[in-house]
Amino acid sequence: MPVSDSSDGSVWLRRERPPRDRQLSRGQIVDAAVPVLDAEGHRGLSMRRIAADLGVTAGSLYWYVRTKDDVLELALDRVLGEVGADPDEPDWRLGLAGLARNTRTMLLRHRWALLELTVRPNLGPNAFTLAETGLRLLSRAGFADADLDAAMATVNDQVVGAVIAEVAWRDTLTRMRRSGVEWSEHATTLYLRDVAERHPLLARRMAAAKGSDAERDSERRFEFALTCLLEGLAATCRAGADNAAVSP
Amino acid sequence: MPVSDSSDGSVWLRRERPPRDRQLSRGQIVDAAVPVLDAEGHRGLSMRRIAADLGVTAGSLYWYVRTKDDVLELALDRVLGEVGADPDEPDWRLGLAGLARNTRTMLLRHRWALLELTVRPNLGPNAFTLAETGLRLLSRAGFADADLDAAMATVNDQVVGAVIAEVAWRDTLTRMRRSGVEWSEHATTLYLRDVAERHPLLARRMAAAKGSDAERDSERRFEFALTCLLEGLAATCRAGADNAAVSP
DNA sequence: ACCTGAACACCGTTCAAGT
DNA sequence: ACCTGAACACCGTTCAAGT
Repeated sequence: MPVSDSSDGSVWLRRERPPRDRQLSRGQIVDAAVPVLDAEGHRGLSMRRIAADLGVTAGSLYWYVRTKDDVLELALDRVLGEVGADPDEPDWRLGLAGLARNTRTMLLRHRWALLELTVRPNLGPNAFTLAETGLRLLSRAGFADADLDAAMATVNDQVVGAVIAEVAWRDTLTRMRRSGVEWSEHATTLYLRDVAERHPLLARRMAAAKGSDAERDSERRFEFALTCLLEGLAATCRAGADNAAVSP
Repeated sequence: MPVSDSSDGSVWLRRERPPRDRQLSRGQIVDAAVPVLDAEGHRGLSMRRIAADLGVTAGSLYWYVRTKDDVLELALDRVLGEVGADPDEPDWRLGLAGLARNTRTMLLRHRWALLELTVRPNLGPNAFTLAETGLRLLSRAGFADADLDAAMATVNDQVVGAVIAEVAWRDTLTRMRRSGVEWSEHATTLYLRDVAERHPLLARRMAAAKGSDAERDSERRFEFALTCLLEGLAATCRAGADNAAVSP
């Protein structure tokens, strides 16, 4: 997972050329890339494909962008713009929960964005706006300085981690359905029976998962994690406030 | 990120061939793959490279494995075996914290494993053992049924999310150092000044991050998240117990 | 049964040459 | 200044042919 490597740094630090005889723009490149990513994932996106959709040759894209990675970085910020959040929500827990839920639904719409989100720090304008919103809500909760950072990171990491797991699981299910795999096949049954003997708790949970609706389960889990985390954050910042009040 | 697609399912369900004139084994293939992944990441690993290191041709690997993805799946379970954890630790919070910390250090040793971990559900033997350990600790905490699943997922997702962010950040820093980028360059300064104006909280946090040790910060954040989460879990399962005691 | 060697159908990126 | 067209140096995977 390489990222731009030269000394002029991230895409965001290199202004787009002033238009002259241009037929293209970074915006148009992203316009072409996002639908392909949504429909076919990273696998479906090639520089040749983008170029073809725009009616040019692959080489010409490199006039606007230095690597394919730049395209993905731009595409990520584009979809981050779809996440709505209210920085002025008076109840910080409601505000953060909303931010988390909106992020989740955006990521389910643009699954490819998960990888981009996790591969490099995010320096696009929409990423910054979202970060500021989160920080605002958490600072209203009472966090400051290093704890403010840590709290923000904790929420982000939980959302990203949860959606990654959810998407991986959903993809596997659809792949299995498409290729007609059955859990009841011989080798599978033997393997799982073996597993069950050594891992009783796991076996019970797998059995329970079989009958239930995967989509509903993921959503329940996401909400469980969210309330759990907000509860923990509230407790932590109460403790911090108490300590501050007690110590000089 | 495609995974095995045919109807015989995951690698784990296909037994290795009985030896006859074999020069290779899945084990040897993994032996060759892991060091390459550790040293050069996904980018450095090709079927041709593995084959060369084993003194055979690329094509022959396909006798043991159906896709490159199979190799990665096997490699992941190999390194999951390095994570130690005590399922019988009497204090469940200590036990889970230990599991989380050990997972983190393993993932920092084998950064490529993060992507594998997140791309598909994990069906290898070592993955199962770790899952059982986590479930055991959490069931001792008082979780059961769907909440047991949810609690386990929450912890896992937090660890994975946190380490992903940590690795992304570290990689960016080393990349910047290697290519000699300076935050003080002209374009960067302008861009960041612009950001600071619109995002005061973010600007303050970025300024604070500049002077501090990234490695120490990540560890602090990881611990913050961990205590936060365990606190939240404890509260949630107390609440669950209370409800159960009150309602019929 | 296992491995080779060559081929197929792709990649991202570069760069002379055109306009 | 911008774009083309061809090339370079790779990929994963397949498969006849060998042993």
